Amino acid sequence: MKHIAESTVRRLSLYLRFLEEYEASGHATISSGELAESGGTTSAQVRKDLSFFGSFGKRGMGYTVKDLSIAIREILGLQRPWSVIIVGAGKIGAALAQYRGFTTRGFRVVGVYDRDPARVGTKLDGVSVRPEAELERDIAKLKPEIAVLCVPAEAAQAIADRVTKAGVRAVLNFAPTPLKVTEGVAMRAVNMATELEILAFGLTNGGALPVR
Amino acid sequence: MKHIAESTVRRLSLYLRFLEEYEASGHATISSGELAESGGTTSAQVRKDLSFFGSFGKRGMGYTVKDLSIAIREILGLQRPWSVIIVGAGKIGAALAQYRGFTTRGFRVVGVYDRDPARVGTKLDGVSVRPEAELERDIAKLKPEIAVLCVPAEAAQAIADRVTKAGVRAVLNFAPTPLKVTEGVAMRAVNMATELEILAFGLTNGGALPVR
DNA sequence: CCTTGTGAATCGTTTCACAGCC
DNA sequence: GGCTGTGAAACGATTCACAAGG
Repeated sequence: MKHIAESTVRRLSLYLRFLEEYEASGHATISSGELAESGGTTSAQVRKDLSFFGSFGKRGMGYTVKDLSIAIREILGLQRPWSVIIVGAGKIGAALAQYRGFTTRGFRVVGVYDRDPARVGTKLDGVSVRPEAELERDIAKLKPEIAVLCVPAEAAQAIADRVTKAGVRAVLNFAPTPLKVTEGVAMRAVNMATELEILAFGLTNGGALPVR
Repeated sequence: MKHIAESTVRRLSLYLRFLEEYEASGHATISSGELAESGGTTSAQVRKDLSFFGSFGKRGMGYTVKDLSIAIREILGLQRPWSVIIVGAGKIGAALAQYRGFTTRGFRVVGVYDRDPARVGTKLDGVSVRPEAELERDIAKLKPEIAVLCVPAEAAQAIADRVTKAGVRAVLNFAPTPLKVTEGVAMRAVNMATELEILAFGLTNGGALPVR
């Protein structure tokens, strides 16, 4: 398969969200232009993004909202549910464990882990926090595909090593430190402080950073 | 001023974090190669990133860790503190209000707002939650530069409109919906579900997405 | 000799523009 | 007539490669 840009995948995710709303509000078809406006991009961009995966529209008509939703869900791999574990049940880990936006999209939180005995045993939205020592055993049993790391920076690399060694093939890192993972493991990082720093740069150097 | 790519700014933020650690561990100088390794990039990339803003190194020697830290802090606009308000004191808003990573970087949370009376008055790390109705009045008084939105998707655009109209010039959006802001307002979005979906795509289409 | 700083080359993404089809 | 799908052109970011300087 061809290489797909991350920016393309990110936009597909946005398109899908808009299509779901659009379908709920009773529309049956949509044009690339309407879809573009929803995601702050251009109609050509929308068509190009989709063209990597096939042709889903009808010339002169646009796209069938329902069919396109299904197609994008398939492209993103969302026809099936994904199992997620969260490591680190501090403020952010706990917030994510209870975040509705995950579950509604087919991501099931099947385990939450912490090394602090005071947190072990507490319940977060139906899932109880388990000791970090059980990680390997649980991964072997539950086979989660994705691990979300919400541990302190110092602990993050060690946890990433442990979960990937135990078979997890995708990591979402909220710890404010870059992680190295072995070839073949998908990795993404969300760094809240960096996001604020990019905004600070934008405010300081008015206009140097193209505003989205 | 020249246009600076967002990716450059993001890397500068990473370099700075590493430089701070590196300085703390007693090193006085660093080469572009060492800095590159820390951030998962190349020495040429590091030098190019810095070259947009000046020349900070000595040929044959590398960079003075302390001087480069100061230079990057200045580039990012971190010599001065920034005031931040958080709108929405649900799970994620509350977690961010108490997140140490913000305060240690010079971002001061000066206000937290919620429309739910049950949450108003509760204390989050020393800042008490105030009613959303007070937003405009407080912004006029406290002059926060940045607003972090942790409200539900349906409410996000209205809050963005209110805070920008009241004078906030940068918005960090955690609500899972794209926002339109007026020209001249810096905007960034963090969408947790999208991040998981990018990972799901990576897992589904093994290798199509270049793994970072 | 080592490492920076930077023009030039390469690579990748977005935009353009239009042929093809409903 | 209107809108998609897509090569080609334009643009932007990264990598290369080397001259310059400690």
